[in-house]
Amino acid sequence: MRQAAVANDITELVRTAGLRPTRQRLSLAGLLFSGGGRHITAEQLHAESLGKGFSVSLATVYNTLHQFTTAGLLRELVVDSGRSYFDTNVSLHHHLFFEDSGELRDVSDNSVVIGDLPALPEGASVSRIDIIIRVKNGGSAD
Amino acid sequence: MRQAAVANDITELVRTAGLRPTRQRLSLAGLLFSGGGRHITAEQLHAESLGKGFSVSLATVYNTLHQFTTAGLLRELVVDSGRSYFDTNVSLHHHLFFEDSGELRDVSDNSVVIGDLPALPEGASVSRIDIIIRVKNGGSAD
DNA sequence: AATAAATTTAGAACGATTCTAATAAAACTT
DNA sequence: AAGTTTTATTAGAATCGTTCTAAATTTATT
Repeated sequence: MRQAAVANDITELVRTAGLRPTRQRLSLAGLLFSGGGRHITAEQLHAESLGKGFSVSLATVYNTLHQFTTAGLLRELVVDSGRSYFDTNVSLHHHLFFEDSGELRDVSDNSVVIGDLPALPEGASVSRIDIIIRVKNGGSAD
Repeated sequence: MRQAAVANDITELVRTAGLRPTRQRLSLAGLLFSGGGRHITAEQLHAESLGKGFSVSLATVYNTLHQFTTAGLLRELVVDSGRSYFDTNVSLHHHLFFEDSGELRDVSDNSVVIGDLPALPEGASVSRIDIIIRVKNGGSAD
């Protein structure tokens, strides 16, 4: 029973995040975490869910994305003002952003070296370093 | 005649950008470019302008910021989804973003080294690399 | 099963931004 | 400098992504 095993994994994932495994959260988690890495917006996920016959309200999609983010299952990306992307890859890495298509692609952390940081105010600490390489012309091509 | 000289510089700046030196554009450009580097939102600039007695509509502030950006006089920063900042420093550099206060501070480009980039699709080229160092706790302190 | 606690929902509300179409100002012509 | 054309400004409506609200539903606990 392959499917059941996957379903159980997803249920565990949601539970471990401290959230009740509701039908909505399970189907959203399934869409998010059953493939490879994904970069997706709330609207996109909502449309995808409805398209596959899992009815969910947009409000729940937003709630769920934020809960998963708080639980460390997702990372929120700011690449585009007025639109939030969520990344299913929460390990240390950066992004290539195709301005024409809006596509995002992961870039390994090894590709980048941060040298001396400016002195931070007392008590301040770096919470994250975001690097976005913006590319023009050419999108999904390879 | 110091003031007149500055006013002429601003007029020239606006003209060079290919824009008519209207009262609104001149006062906004004065606010933006007469001090040191600034990181400002449309709403902030609008409030500042009204506060100094230069009446402008919010629509014009948005139009002007975009025109200046297109002309290369400003650089748009995406640090916060749902809010655009504009940077009067268009030279190559990066940013420190204080999550608590929303303050932005410049970071010299020397502090950072980008190693090997992933291969880009044919015809694609890097238009910009944005690096944002997000800091928590501590803001305007020094 | 009954009760309590958490979740989902539709739709209203929101804040930032863009659009619209009407008015005003700037640049050109004469 | 008056008239004409082009460009800019404006108030307010419209739009977009997102959050809020309060009621209805589901899940967990007793």
